[in-house]
Amino acid sequence: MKTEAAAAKPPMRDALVAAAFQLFLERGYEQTTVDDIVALAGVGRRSFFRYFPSKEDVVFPDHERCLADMKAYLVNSADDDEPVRRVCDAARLVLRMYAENPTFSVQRYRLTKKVPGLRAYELSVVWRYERALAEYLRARFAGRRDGTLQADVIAAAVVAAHNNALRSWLRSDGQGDASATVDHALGYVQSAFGTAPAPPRGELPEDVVVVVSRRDAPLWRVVQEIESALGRG
Amino acid sequence: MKTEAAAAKPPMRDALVAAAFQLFLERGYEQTTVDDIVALAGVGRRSFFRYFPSKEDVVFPDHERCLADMKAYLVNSADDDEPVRRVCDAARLVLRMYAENPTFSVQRYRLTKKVPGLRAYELSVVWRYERALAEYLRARFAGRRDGTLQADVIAAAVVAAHNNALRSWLRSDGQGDASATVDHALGYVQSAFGTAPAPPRGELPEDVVVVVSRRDAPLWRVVQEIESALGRG
DNA sequence: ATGCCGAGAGCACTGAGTTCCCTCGCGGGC
DNA sequence: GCCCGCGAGGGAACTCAGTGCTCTCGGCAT
Repeated sequence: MKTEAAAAKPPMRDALVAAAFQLFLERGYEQTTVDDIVALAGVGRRSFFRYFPSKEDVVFPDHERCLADMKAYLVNSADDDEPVRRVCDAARLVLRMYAENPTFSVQRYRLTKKVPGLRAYELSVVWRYERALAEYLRARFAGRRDGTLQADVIAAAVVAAHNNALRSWLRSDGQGDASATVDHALGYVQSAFGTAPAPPRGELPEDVVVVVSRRDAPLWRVVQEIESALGRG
Repeated sequence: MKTEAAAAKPPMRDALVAAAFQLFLERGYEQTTVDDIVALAGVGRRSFFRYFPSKEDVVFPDHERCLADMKAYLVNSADDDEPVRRVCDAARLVLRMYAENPTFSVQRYRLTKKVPGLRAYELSVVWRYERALAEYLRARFAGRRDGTLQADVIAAAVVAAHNNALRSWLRSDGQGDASATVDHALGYVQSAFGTAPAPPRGELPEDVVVVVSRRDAPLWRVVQEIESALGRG
């Protein structure tokens, strides 16, 4: 018995994360060695790498599970629901994970903003989410011309919109409504790429719509006008 | 004098890249140590890190210059040219760099596809391009509602389209027309977000256009129809 | 010549990640 | 009860990337 080492029943993984963040916050990421972390947690060095394949992983302890959740969510999609909406909803799963622990998420955000190595690592994490979304869309767009192109572009746009909203929420220290922010951002992407829920406004003639626009207007403005004309905005 | 060491006049940076790729191709990236590379190049270990901050950097020897070119290109933009078109053109700079050395680019592509560490590093390289594009768009969209959101999403879409086309070209071993592929991919993004060149087709009535569309069609299809109706596609 | 300077060589050190082996506790078969 | 296996953890030793430091050499100006 190491006096106090194996105290926590849940597992020592959590103890390692806690010890790591305590040191990262008071001393900085690069100034903290893995030996420091395991010393504080009272475990052996080898055990750290049992739970985290690298030092960076301890900063993103729950993304592996979240990615698995997202993949499961996409696999369980019905064949008749709108693909773009579906990937937007999948992205909301990630936001939900961040929103579950606001203080932890904000601390991590400050860390990743400062440390270039963590930014790079975060990119590879985000990339895996993006690939999961893109793979789903590629399958759904299998028949289309330029299906993989559209899948990749839409997945990237969804991730970018999600991250834009997420970071703006994180910058505000977790104040404000994260869901609303992300809904708004994803709405922009859906307006550009998706077919929207199309609430049937009965007074429009079915299957036909007429749009009038200045010819030199920027195309995104034209799109906005069309959206409102279609009752999709 | 080390018999044959300091042979190359241009500089030894190129010799290091050549030695590195020779070993990477015949032995694999992870199986090659920095000591192996400098031994083959006949230079001292410390000199390697003079030219390349990390082992990964030797795989992307020209991206630093290319990123600088892109930033310069964006800074030299006129205030009255269309932002989305401008970032698409900036992305083409990257393609041009790849197309200058097709065999090198294909070798590197095979390498990055196999080695997870290199994929991760490539992400951080791509991220810097994306940030450059996004910063430019943020400045151009400064007044707009959701300007930064649109900037981030469009930058991500441009990068995704560019990479989709680039990778398809690389997968074909550098056969085929890289420019045409990338033009097509970027055209899709411009159709979703940009205003197109608008070649004045005189026979349309000025300032007014009429569009007919199925109400449940995906929005991007509506956009395509509008573009062709406007003579912009 | 002398003194400066920049490029490179060599060396020692830190710290991440891995390999291999040891210990301990626990349950299950005999 | 005893032994055996087994899985979780501890810990030494190793490889290798990356950094800091010093020394040297070759040019160049004063």
